[in-house]
Amino acid sequence: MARWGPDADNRLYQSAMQLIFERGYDQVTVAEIAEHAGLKKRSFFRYFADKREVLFAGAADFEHEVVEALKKAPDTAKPIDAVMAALTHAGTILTNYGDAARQRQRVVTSSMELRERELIKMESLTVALAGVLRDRGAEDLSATLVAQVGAAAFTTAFREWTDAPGTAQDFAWFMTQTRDRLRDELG
Amino acid sequence: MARWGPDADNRLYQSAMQLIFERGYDQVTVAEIAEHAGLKKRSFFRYFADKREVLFAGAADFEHEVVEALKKAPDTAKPIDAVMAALTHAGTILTNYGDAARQRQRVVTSSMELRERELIKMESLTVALAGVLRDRGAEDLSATLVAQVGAAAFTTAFREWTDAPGTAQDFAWFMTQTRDRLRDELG
DNA sequence: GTCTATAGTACGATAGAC
DNA sequence: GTCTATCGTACTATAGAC
Repeated sequence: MARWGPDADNRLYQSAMQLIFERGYDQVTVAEIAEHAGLKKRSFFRYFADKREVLFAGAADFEHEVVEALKKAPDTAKPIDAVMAALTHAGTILTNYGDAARQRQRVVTSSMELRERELIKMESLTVALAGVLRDRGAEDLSATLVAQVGAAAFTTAFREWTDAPGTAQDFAWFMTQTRDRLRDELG
Repeated sequence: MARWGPDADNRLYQSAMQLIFERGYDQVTVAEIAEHAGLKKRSFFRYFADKREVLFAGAADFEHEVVEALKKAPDTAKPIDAVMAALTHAGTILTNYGDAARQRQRVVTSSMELRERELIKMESLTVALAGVLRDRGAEDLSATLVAQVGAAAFTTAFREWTDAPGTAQDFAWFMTQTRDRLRDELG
């Protein structure tokens, strides 16, 4: 409809994914990503605060999904179980993208800079989860710890899922495995 | 005496600390840090791979300390206890710097870029710890999880310590508190 | 020690959609 | 006309190359 192609941000994401997958993150310039998407460098920065952010367009949605799921958890649930359930819910949505999610993860893992950004996104999520736990009455130290352990479990389960392409198991199964292992090691 | 002042790397660290504390990380240029330390910009990059690294000069030593401590842990110790003990050991050395350590942490926390770097240093440590645990016979999933939970506990305990200046408690006490809380929440 | 490429910013200009 | 997406240019700083 518009004279300018729609979904400029999505085009930038697709272009970045393709070029970085082919050449590597630091062998691709912002100008190239923009041109590939039919835009100029200047416009790239209208959509993303910096070069890395284009790979984390969905991070805010993911965090929102987890936080809302946690808010809806029954008051009777133990904090760690509520957090694990919320992460399982959002992780299931994420992993339903299948190979697209795995490919993106491979791109992120391939670059130091992108892994740094991923880690701070997870920290942001952790802070948000701890906040919800405090609202539910948890003490500050407990809330922080449970949120961090949950995040660690998610990260580990997600890596297991990523490394098992074509598996018959869904993401929830990986989370359950991880939860059981946590109990073994920390009980 | 050397022709050039000794401890160039330490002078750069001190200069960076002071200038960033006064003005903020992104209001200080590498050239300014170098000049303040009596060097040129070019020399800064001889000592540090990038601008952020100057604040993480001790990270490799810290990781080494933790890893060696874990290697010396008795075979009978549970993985999580061995990891917590190793982190308590190295954390005690770190926190013995007192306010200098707190000040550095305040500087790191003040900048997004520096926090990103800190997170990936912790991840590096986590990977190293998981490796030692595997050498001790732990399964891959367990090793990764225990290392990550240990790192989360350390991070939390260290923040508690940082936020309690002038406390009578040493770092080991904060780690014990954290370990107990972990047991409560995950048992 | 000098030179260059790229990231990212500042401010502005243009032009299509309505 | 207004609104908003796009682009132009010049600039600083990081970082790597030569």
